[in-house]
Amino acid sequence: MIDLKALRDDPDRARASQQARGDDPAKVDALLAAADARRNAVTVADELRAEQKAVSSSVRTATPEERPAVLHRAKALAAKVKEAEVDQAAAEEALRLAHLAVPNVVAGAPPGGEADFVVLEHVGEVPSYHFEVRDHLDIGTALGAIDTERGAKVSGSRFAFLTGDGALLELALVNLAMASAVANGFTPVIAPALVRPEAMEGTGFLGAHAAEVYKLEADDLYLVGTSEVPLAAYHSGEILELPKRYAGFSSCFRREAGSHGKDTRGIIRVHQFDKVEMFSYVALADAEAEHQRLLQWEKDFLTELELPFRVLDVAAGDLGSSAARKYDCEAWLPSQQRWLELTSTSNCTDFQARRLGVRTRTESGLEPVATLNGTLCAIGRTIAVLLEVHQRADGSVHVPKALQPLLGGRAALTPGLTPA
RNA sequence: GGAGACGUCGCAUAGUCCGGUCGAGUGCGCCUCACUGCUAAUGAGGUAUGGGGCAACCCAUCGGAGGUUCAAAUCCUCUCGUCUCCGCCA
Repeated sequence: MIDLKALRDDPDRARASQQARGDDPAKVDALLAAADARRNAVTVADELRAEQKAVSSSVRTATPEERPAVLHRAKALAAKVKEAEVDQAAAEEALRLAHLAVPNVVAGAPPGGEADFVVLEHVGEVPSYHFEVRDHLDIGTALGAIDTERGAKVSGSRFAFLTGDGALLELALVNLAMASAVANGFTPVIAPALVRPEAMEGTGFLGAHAAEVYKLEADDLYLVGTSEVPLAAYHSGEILELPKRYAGFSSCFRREAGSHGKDTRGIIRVHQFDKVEMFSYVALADAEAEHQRLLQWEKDFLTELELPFRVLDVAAGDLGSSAARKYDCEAWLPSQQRWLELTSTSNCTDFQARRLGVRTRTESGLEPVATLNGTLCAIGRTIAVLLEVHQRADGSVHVPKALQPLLGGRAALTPGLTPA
């Protein structure tokens, strides 16, 4: 939810933001109108309530002769109050809907859509191979690390088993990610993957992306697509000391509803994967600096994995509704000769915090905090990229130095070492 | 899954049986002032959140949603959560 006070002061900024996102600027004016309507409805109801209170309390002090007349007046007023409260509730609901329809105000993101990102930098050399490169599924199958056929047999398309070194690689990556998060001051968290509707709604995932989300109808619970959801809801309704940083590990579930035919091979786009996610609660004034820190920690991690990548400043039209700005890190995927998103960090400013009621004490009272999230390691994709980038002509895969201690000191993964 | 207890202003609690004087007492914590050469101790005052108003002040909120009533923290219904006991289980 955007700040209504700020909106009233400078509606043009919000209109321009809508323009940049390719969204309708008229929503901003609808929101302003709804806010005014609500204010009027509340004023009317407040005045009636005050009058009713006065009359009501005079009932008990009235003499027996006055009593019937006073009661009659009180009853009439009670009916009017009820009417006014119905109007107020309607105005509040209308405001809520108008409010939900307006995404966060973008801050510095390039205008335009998905293709209009700006490349901020390249890190590492795009590798070249003197042999025919294989994709991660071929490599993983040969290593006995990835089994998508049985994944499909057991669970359907876009599911996979990680087996042998694949499973060990996942655990190694989780451990490395958690260790580096702890070293950077994060509190490690194992988060629930099932959440109530409020948590889902509060983080903005039931808006445009509702079709992406798995829902358990029988229990009115949702499967999270990222631990951003439980980590953001973790402190909902609370007053916090800042900053707070959490590194959450959880499974992530995505329906991939609109992605038929896209990335169908291997484990680049699956319905279930595990992820270590960073989540920060900081003062609003510190949000941009924190965003840079999150990006830096992501870059450090990819560098530790010896992966070449580029950093994107994502365009306004490609931001989530909660985000004011977003940076993606894309690693090089040799088999497809293209860049693949491995991490993404968003500055949600106070947008999520307003919805979730997360505040902090300042000299001028309680104020919403800023929330930011960033991928530290999306395990499945990272495994896919690692296998491809570090493949060798003999079918073995180089293990980055940072991971070696976590894989029994091995410098390479070799076919045949683990049972198929 | 069965039985019971509970959910009140940062924390702990009173108030709920018998509706109005309860937006709400007390203790702790915190803030201000006084006093003591520092600290501690003591005394006085202040200290929930949101909305509206220049202000005095007004309105809403006692887990949530409904209902009864002129009037609800208080009565009724549903719901969510927590705890205890029993059963079951990784």
